[in-house]
Amino acid sequence: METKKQPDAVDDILAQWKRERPDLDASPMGPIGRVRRCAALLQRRLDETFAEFGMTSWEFDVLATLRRAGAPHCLAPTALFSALMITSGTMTHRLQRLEASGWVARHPNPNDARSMLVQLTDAGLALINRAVEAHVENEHRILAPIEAGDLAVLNEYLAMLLGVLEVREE
Amino acid sequence: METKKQPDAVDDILAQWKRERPDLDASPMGPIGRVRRCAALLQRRLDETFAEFGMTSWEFDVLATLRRAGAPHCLAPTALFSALMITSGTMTHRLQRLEASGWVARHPNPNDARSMLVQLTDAGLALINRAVEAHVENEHRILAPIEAGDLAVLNEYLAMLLGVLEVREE
DNA sequence: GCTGTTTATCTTGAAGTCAAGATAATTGAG
DNA sequence: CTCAATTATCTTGACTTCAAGATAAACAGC
Repeated sequence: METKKQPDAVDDILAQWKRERPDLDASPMGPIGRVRRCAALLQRRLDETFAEFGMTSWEFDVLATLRRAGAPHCLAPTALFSALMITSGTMTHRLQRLEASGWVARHPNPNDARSMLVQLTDAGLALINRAVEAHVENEHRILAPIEAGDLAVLNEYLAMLLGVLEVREE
Repeated sequence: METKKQPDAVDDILAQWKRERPDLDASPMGPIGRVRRCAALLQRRLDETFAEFGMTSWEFDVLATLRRAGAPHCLAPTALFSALMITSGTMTHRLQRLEASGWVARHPNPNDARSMLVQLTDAGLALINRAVEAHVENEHRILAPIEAGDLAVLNEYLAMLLGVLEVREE
């Protein structure tokens, strides 16, 4: 492979900094900028599929977390907002919306009166089961242009980066 | 290298889906989930440095875009919100805040009365010059645990992914 | 020149998010 | 048992964002 890759949006930014601040070694902006920009573009692509099910990204995230937990698809709010990296206040708000939509129900926890148990309703379970199928198909489609071997290498190096970033969060 | 990598948060999610929905090939969730999670964790790390300068992430983004453009550090709002992937309404709001902080000034465009020209003030220029130095140092620190060779491979594969994602956005 | 279309920006209203604090139940040390 | 510290959730208020529409200037074809 001898052909030079097309410059992307991050290459442009690096060239600008090189011209304006040649004293700086801005090279880490390459991988970091690309991770951030990939995440932003991926979000748009994923949202398209969620919209087909009348869901937003955060609604999918909460329902999927409950679904993944397995029967009886029941978790405490603390478990949910920890898994989703959001605050407790945001979780309260999300659960109110999801309860109003009829996709989750909240029950008192018999073992701890401070805590609630959030459970997928039948409608919520049916919805997330269908939505996750479409979501996975969509992800396959998004990555389809990448060869299996390249994808494996990409995944391996992303795991390395994630490992480096996660140690800090003990 | 024979030691198995520690499982990360994404491995856990993949294992849950494997158990709950063995009919799905959820493998694309590996790279896609890792990109998204890396971006979220990176955001936190970058915000720490911005906070040292009394800035938020979006304030840094706007000032840095003006700074990168070179003297006279002057761009139209349209150029700014296009570069930053945000809406025009959001840009209006950001510019009001930045003008109130004294970091940018808005002048009428002599060539087009519909459009404004947004310019870094002296204070804004001094701030972003210092902030970007700290930001680049911070990015070096974040990636320091990764060997130069590995980082180059990571960057190359991220560029490939970004290329695949950007073609869609023509 | 007119006039309809396009372009650039701003306004409005509805969401979603967080930080900080309030409330209430549980736990643990004595 | 009692009370201080901890834990789980919810409330409040401020901020950021977007989508949709309003306003005004510039342009293009006649």
